[in-house]
Amino acid sequence: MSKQPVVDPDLVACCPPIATRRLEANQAEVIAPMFRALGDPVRLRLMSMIASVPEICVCDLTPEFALSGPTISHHLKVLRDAGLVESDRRGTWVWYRVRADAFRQLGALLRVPAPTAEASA
Amino acid sequence: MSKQPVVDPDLVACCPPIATRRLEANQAEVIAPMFRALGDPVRLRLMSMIASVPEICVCDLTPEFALSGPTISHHLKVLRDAGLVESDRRGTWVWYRVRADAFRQLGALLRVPAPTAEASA
DNA sequence: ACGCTGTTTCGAGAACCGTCAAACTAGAGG
DNA sequence: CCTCTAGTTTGACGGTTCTCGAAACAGCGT
Repeated sequence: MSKQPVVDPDLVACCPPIATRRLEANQAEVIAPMFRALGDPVRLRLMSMIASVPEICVCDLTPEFALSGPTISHHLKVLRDAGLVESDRRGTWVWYRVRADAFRQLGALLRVPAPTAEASA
Repeated sequence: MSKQPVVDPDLVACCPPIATRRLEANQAEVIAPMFRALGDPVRLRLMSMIASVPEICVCDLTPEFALSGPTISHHLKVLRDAGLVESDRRGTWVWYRVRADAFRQLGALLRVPAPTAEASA
């Protein structure tokens, strides 16, 4: 719980948008797991549900899916390991919230620097 | 070649940032494959190389990796099927370029609507 | 202390993914 | 027509991921 993310957000923070210049191989190794974490429909919805509110209880996440508790827990762990969310237990329940810095950086990576005026036919 | 993407960009275009409100299940099914396509270090670098220039030849992509030609071709196909890039053959060579609309929409999904003033401890 | 509820961890099976070599297609140039 | 180069497709192998039930763990209430 509340364990440190496997991915170091600082290594991401140093990267300009990927459309600006070629991503280095080692940067790609760090960033790709974050995108992969969002690359599952269940996790993408979980991320959306968590990011839409200041924080949310697992007990409010699980019923939204036709999946077992352990499966939801697994997906939450993937998001945690990717450094996208963090959690802490308060009494009986565990609350999740987004790691705003990491989430914002991930979005920054996809920014389009210039309108790229090549009016593709 | 130049085949239509499996993912319909219009279905993505209608989605606000995922931190704005809960993503619908069917929207997540459409969007997740795009993030998954970026969730591999090789594909993320390929995407970066393609997005950094107006267009680029496969013959300029392959030598940058310690991977076989077929493997690069496979990863390019994943990016194509995700609707993130498109390609066309001109003579001997095949040129790839980013689908700017889809790429921009994907970035928009990760935008943070409000500063989320919960000063994380 | 005991049981009850919520959550995570463990173990296993099925499906999926990344990689390569080999075979195939597309075009250029004799 | 033949051959050469550039890319893609096919088929296969090994590793990873998704899912579940069972079990373990963490607090609360009695």
